[in-house]
Amino acid sequence: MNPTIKDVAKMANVSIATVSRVLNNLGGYSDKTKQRVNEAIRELGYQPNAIARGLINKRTQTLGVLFPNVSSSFSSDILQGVEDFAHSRNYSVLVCNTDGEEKRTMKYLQLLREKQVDGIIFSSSMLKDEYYETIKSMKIPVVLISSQSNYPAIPYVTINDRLAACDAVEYLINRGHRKIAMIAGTENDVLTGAPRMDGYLRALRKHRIPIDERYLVHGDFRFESGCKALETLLRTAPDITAIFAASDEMAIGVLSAASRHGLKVPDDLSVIGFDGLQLSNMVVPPLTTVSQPLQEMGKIAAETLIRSIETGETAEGIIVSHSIVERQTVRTLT
Amino acid sequence: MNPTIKDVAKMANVSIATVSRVLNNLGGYSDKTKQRVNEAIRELGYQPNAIARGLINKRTQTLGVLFPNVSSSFSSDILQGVEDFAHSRNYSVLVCNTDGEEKRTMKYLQLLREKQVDGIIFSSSMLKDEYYETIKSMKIPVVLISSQSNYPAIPYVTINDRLAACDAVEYLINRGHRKIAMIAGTENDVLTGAPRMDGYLRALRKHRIPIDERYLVHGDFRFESGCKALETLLRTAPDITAIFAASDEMAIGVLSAASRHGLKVPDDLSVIGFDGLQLSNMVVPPLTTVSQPLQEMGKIAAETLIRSIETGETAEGIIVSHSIVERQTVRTLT
DNA sequence: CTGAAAGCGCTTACAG
DNA sequence: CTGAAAGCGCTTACAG
Repeated sequence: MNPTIKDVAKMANVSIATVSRVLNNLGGYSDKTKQRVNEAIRELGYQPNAIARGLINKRTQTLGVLFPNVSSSFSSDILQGVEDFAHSRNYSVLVCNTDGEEKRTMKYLQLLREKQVDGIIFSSSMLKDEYYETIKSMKIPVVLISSQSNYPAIPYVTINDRLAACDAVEYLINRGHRKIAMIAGTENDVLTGAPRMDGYLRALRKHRIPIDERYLVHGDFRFESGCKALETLLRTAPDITAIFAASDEMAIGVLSAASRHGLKVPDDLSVIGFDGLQLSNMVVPPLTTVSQPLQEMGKIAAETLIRSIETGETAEGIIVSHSIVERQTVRTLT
Repeated sequence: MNPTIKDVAKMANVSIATVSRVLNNLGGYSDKTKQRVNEAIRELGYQPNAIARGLINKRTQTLGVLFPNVSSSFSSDILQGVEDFAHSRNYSVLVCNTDGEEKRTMKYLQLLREKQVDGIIFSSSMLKDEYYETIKSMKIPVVLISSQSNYPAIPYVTINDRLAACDAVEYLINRGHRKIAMIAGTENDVLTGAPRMDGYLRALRKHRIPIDERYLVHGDFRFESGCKALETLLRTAPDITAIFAASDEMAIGVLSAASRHGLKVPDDLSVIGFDGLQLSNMVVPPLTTVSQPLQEMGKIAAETLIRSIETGETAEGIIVSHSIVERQTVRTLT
């Protein structure tokens, strides 16, 4: 077996209480004692058992993070930010892949409770009532990322999706586009689907551009659906000059389908994406997009959560700023 | 406080031992007792405390997974596979982002020890002696992914990089290419850098194609380095007809740089990548590549690790098969 | 079939 | 400055 505090105590000829004190820098021992203890620790290669500690402290220094899809570029950027900050503050992170399914999410929530995590980060999904109740009963803080809830007391980290979408469309308008299509997200997604669509409509209205419903199609945020959406638009609204896609993946799908149809971007068609994934800079031509600082958002969420854990204060929601990254998929119409 | 086994015992009017028995389905109680206990559990909303359990069972049902970079597409595909399988077997996963740094890796290893994880998955980095010693002293199993070690007893899950690279180059040769450049990985990376380079050289030799050292340049597996590598090749070896890149990201960098130079792929230049990231199917034109089943590899690693944890058997290394995914970046020379 | 008790590896009043 | 003891929430012989 690995050595325990008992072995250290024996070797250093002190009580386990004293060993615990020097381990935790609590003071209340002579320098000589401290040295003897530290020596024993070194000699035995002793490492404290965080499980035993957790049991008594009721703190596990562990965060649970829930994603609908860990392997998406979107989630993993956030995860990176979370993990990095958590680690710097001596917390570990337990990842959970919910597949966006209610049943799986609930199972994970139970699990996180059993494992006594100190806090939860919940990303990119609607916080359903059932989830909320469960988390509430766990009596630990939670922070939402790129999401929101009906419960005002729940802190979140997100961009202003509506404003960001509006900015994207205005960017197009300012470059002379009037026939602007949108590939929106999933039809009844209130999280990011609806606000981004809203932003689109709002920008058009603001500039008194009539809304043509042929110009609005829906995808599911993924690549394939972007390809399909372009096919649809080409059939029903071939006069468009620009497309605003509600995700980079869909925008890249447009690029891909456009190339198959012999359409040149941006000469024949301008495209602006949404998210600012690393991906968006790797495609040809590099994608102009509305970027959200995902890694930073992960960091902020972790920071907020840890503060809340350690102080007991309930945190506020935070809106971080988006930015338009100008690359080469939007042409100015003259 | 959340209810404990004590509260359940009190409410059901039995001892905590009995509650523990029904909780763990150990038998040795009457049906009536079982019902009373279960009712109390339901009524109190009792959930066992995994930390207390872990302390006594010396099992935490937790796996530690170390990646040099969690947010890379490569790592997150693996993570997905690991997480999914682990979850199906009731294990959680703790993610660690080492940045490929020795210091950080060691710190994580300590952490995983303190947190008493049951096993470790170590991905995409060389298992240094120091790491090996630490893990060995933890007395828990470890499985390597896309990596290897000098220690024969350490199981791994990987493709045969040399063979895969050889296949990629032969694919090019079979399509009439003779002037084939390679963008290799980091110069002294023995893990995947060297074997892939080896495969390249071997394929050329096998087909009696003279080796031209201008044709071999190095990148660091990332996108940017692929762009730069093409620049270099264009200067020093403009006569090449095809490029084998040791990673999809670098291959995509080639696509990007090629487009900037007005070079058409595959008309002016053929490109084959390596990894089979989802990314490779999203670019224009879709990238032909040697695919490794990353998610599957994650799954197998988790499976192997858990078997080893639960049976105590030491596992064997596993070579999974790669495959060439034909898309549109390689042209047949006539 | 059931319970009292010891113990997992720690921390923390309490007493000296 | 230091130690004995209780206790965190469980599991598991042992005894009946």
